[in-house]
Amino acid sequence: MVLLKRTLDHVVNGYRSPAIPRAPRSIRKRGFRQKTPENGGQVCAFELLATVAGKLLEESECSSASSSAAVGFDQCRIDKDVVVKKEPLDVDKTLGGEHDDQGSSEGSVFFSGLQRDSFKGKLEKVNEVTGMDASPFASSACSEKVDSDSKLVTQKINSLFVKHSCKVDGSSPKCGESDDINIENGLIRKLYTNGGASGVNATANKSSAPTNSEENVNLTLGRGANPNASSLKEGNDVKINCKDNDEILSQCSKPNNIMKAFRSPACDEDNKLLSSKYWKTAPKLKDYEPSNTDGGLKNNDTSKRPSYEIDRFQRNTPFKKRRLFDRSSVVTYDGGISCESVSNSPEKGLDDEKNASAGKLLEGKGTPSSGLCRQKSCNSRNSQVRLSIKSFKVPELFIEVPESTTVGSLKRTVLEAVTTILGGGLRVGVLLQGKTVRDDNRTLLQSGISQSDDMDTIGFMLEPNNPTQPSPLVCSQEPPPPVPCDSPKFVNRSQVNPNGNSFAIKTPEKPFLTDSIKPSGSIKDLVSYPSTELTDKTLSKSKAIVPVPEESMEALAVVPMNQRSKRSDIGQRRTRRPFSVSEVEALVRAVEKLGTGRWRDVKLCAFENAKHRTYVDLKDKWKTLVHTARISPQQRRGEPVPQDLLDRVLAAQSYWSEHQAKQHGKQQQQQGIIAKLTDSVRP
DNA sequence: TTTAGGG
DNA sequence: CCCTAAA
Repeated sequence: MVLLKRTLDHVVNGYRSPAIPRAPRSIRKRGFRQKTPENGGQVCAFELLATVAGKLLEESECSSASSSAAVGFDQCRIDKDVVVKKEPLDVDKTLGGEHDDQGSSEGSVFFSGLQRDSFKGKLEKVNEVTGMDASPFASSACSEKVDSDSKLVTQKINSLFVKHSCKVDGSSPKCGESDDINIENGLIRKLYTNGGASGVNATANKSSAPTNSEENVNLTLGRGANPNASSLKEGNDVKINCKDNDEILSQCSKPNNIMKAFRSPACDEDNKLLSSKYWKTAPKLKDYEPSNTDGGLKNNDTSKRPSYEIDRFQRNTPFKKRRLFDRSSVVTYDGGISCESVSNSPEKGLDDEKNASAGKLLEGKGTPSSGLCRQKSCNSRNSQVRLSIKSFKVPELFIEVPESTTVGSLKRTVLEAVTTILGGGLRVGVLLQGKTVRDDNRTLLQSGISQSDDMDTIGFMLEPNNPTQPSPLVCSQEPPPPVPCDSPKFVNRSQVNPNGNSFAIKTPEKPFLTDSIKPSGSIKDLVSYPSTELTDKTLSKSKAIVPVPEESMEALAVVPMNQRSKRSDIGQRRTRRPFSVSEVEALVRAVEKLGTGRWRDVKLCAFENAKHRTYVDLKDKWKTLVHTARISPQQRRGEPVPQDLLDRVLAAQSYWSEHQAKQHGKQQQQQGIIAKLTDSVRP
C-alpha cells in the first residue's frame, strides 16, 4: 500500500505539476523574456502557485484526483482519446483502416490481433468516462492537433507505441539490466501475472529515488491488468496491448480514489525541483508561463479535468513546439534514448535505457526516472510527448521482441506498425523537403549533396513533416500522409530517429537498431525515393554516416522550427555549426570577390549547396571573422582560423568598406550620368 | 527577401 | 545564432 501510495503520489504530483511548468520556453522572444534573474523568481512563484494549486486540488475533489491520476491515465488514455476523439462511430474506421491513409494499414496491423468490437467498446467506455476530455486531450496528448482521420490513425499508432513503452519501462526497472527481449515479455507477464502488487513493488524498489511518472504509469497498468487477468490469458500478442489499453482505461476511469489521496509535499518539492531544472534546461517562454500557470491553477482549483484538459488543448500548439524543443534540445531525449538503448541493449540488454537515459538527458543527475516522469507528468504535453518518444523506441522494442519473444504474432504486429509509421513519416519528410527548402529539393534531385549537405538534406526531409499544411505537400508527392500538421512532428520525430538510424544503421555502433530496422526492411523502401541517394552518399562517406544521426536530429528539431516559426511557433535555436576552415576559406574568397554587401550573392556563390548556411549566417560569420582577426590570437576561441585567412579577411574588409562607398558613389554618378544622357537624348 | 546591425 | 528594422 505504501508503495502504491508513493507511486500514486508521484503520479499525482506529476500530473498536477504540469500546470506549473507549462510555460513554454520562448527562446526567441527576448522582449517577452524577462531577464535571467527574474526567471528564477518567476519559477519560484510558479512553483508556489503550483503548490497551492496542488493543495487545492487535493482537497477539492475526486475530480481533481482523476485529473491527477491522469498522468498514467492520460498517457494511456491518449490512445483511446485519439480513437474516440473525433467520432466514436469512426472507431471502426480508424481501427479498421477504412481510411485511405496509410494509417489504415497501420490500424489494421495493430488491431488485427484484437477484436475491434471489444476494443471499440472499450473506447466507447472510455469516452463515457472521460467525457469530452478525450477529444481535446487526445489531440494534445498525441502530439499535436490532429486534424484528419489520418492523423487519428497515426495517433493510434503512437498510442500503441506508447503503451508498449510504458510496459517496457515498468518492466525494465524490474528486469534491471539484462533482459532485452525478455523485458517486454517479462514485463508484461509480470504485470499481468503478478498483478498490480508485484508491479508496484518492482517499481518501488527500483525507484528508491524519486518515482517515475512512467513507473507510475506502469504500475497503473499493472493494476489494471490484474483485474483483467482473464484477458491476459487470452493472448500474449496483440491482446496484451489491447488489454493494457483497456486496463489503462479502466484505471483511468476509476482510480480516483487511489490517486487522490496520495500527494505528498515531498513529492511536490521534487516536482518543483524537477520542473525547475527542466525549465532551466529548456528555454522558457515567459509569455506562456504566466498564462499557463493561471490556467493550470484555475483548472486545478476549479478542478474540472475537462477544463484542464481543454486548457492544455488550447495551449497545445505552443506546447508542442516546446516539446519538440525539449526533445530536440534534449536530443538526447529522443535520439539519445534510442541510441543509448540501442547501444546498450546489446550489452546489458534493455537496461532501463529509457529511464536512465531519459533521466540523464533531462537532468544529468538526480533521479533519472523522476526527471522523465516529471517532464511527462508535469508538462502535460511533455509527458505525452515523452511517451511518444518512447513510441519511437517502440521500434526498438519490437526489434528485440521478435528475437526473444515467443509470440510471433506480436512481433509481426509491432513490426508492421513501426514500418507503417516510419513509412508515413518518411513520406512526410520528403514532402516537407520540397516545401521547406527549395534547395533541399534541388539537392535531392540533383543528388549533388555531399557529406554535410547530405546530412542537411536528410534533415530537411524530416523537416517537411512539420510543414504547415501537410496535406498539400503530401498530395504533391504521395498519397496523403496520415500525419497531421502537428502530429507530424510527433510522427516525424519518431520517424526521424528510425530514419536516422536506418541511415545510421550502417553505423557499427548501433547494431540493435540495425537489426531491428532490418526486419522492417520495407522501411527503407518507403524512405527510399528521396533518401536513396542521400543514403548512398551517407553510406559512402564514413564521416557522413556518423553525423547522420545528429543531422537527422537536427533536422527534426529544425523542422518544427521552420514551419512553426513562421506560423506561430517558437523555433528552436538552430544547432550550432561552427564554420570549418574550408568554409571560412570559401567565404573569404567569395567576399574578396563580391564584397561585403552582397551576402546573398556570396551565399549563392560559395555556399549554394550548404543549405544550413544562410546569407545571414555568412554575414554573421564574416562579422565574427573580422572581429576575430582584430583581436589577439590569445583571445580567439574555437577552431583556430589560419592567420593568412584572417589577414585576408581584414584586407577584404578594409578594401570593401572603402570600395563599397566608392562604388556607391560611382553607381550614383553613373546613374546621374545616365539620367542626364537620357534626358539629353529625349529632347 | 535581403541588408545591416544589435543582442 | 537570433531578431528586426529598413530597404
